[in-house]
Amino acid sequence: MSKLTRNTIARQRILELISSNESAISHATLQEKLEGTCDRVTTYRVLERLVNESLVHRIVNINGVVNYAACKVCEHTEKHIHQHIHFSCVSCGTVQCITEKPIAIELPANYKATEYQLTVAGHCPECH
Amino acid sequence: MSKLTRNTIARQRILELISSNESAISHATLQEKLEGTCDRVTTYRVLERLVNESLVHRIVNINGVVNYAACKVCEHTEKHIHQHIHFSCVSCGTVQCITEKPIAIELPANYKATEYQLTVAGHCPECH
DNA sequence: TAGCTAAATGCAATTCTGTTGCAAATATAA
DNA sequence: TTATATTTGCAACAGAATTGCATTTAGCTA
Repeated sequence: MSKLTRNTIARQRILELISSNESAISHATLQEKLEGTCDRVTTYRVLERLVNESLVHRIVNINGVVNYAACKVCEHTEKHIHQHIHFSCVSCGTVQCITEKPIAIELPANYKATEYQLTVAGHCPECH
Repeated sequence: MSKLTRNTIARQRILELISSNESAISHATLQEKLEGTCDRVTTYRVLERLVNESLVHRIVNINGVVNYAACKVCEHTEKHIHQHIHFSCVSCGTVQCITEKPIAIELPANYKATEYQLTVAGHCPECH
């Protein structure tokens, strides 16, 4: 495991908020929930650290907005690749992991994958 | 087929540029190629129309940047769903369709898909 | 083909997302 | 407790995208 960065108050609160949230959360929403206890820029920087430490992963939403979710299913031992699908609800805006097991993707010769963003958009059960 | 919108000069040039481009193209690159013949805002609005008319599809790049590509393989009879994978090269920045045939994705009960963004990022053959 | 009108455009201003540089504050190891 | 490298806040900036409004124009109709 890469050395953990400092366990600051901002880091604690942000990780807490992401972990306790059902679905993935955007920087903007996070910032609201922090209620002024932390600067916008700090939030960005903490998120960057958490992603580097593999405690949180980035999900690029169907609109291009980045969302963050806690890594529940992953070992935090090293940089890992997320190869499961996220569902992005166009109605309520939530983003959720819908599969735990990776799906099979065959790339043509000489293509080398380092990151996956597999997002399905539509209506979630709440918004059917 | 939904009624086509007006065949303006801007629309012609933008569709022409997208169609003749090998890989998907961003608004910014498009704007450069238009060489001042068309306002930035107009380009956004034309792109929106072309997407609604199913002549062009939106691909959200791994960085959150939106790219546009012509729909070569699709029938333009109605709103359709793109379910193939795009490859986003982290080195040269190109975005390409890498599979024509849809991949199998099973959604849990009560999830209704309307759009897919299946992007794999990494290094393309040119940049291996 | 001329006139009409809804659609499309250009411009200015604004919003939103994300980044950078730098001085001040602070977590943590010694 | 002290030293110091890390983290934070602030201000400024950059880029993507949207909105409102006055002007222009595609293409239908007489």
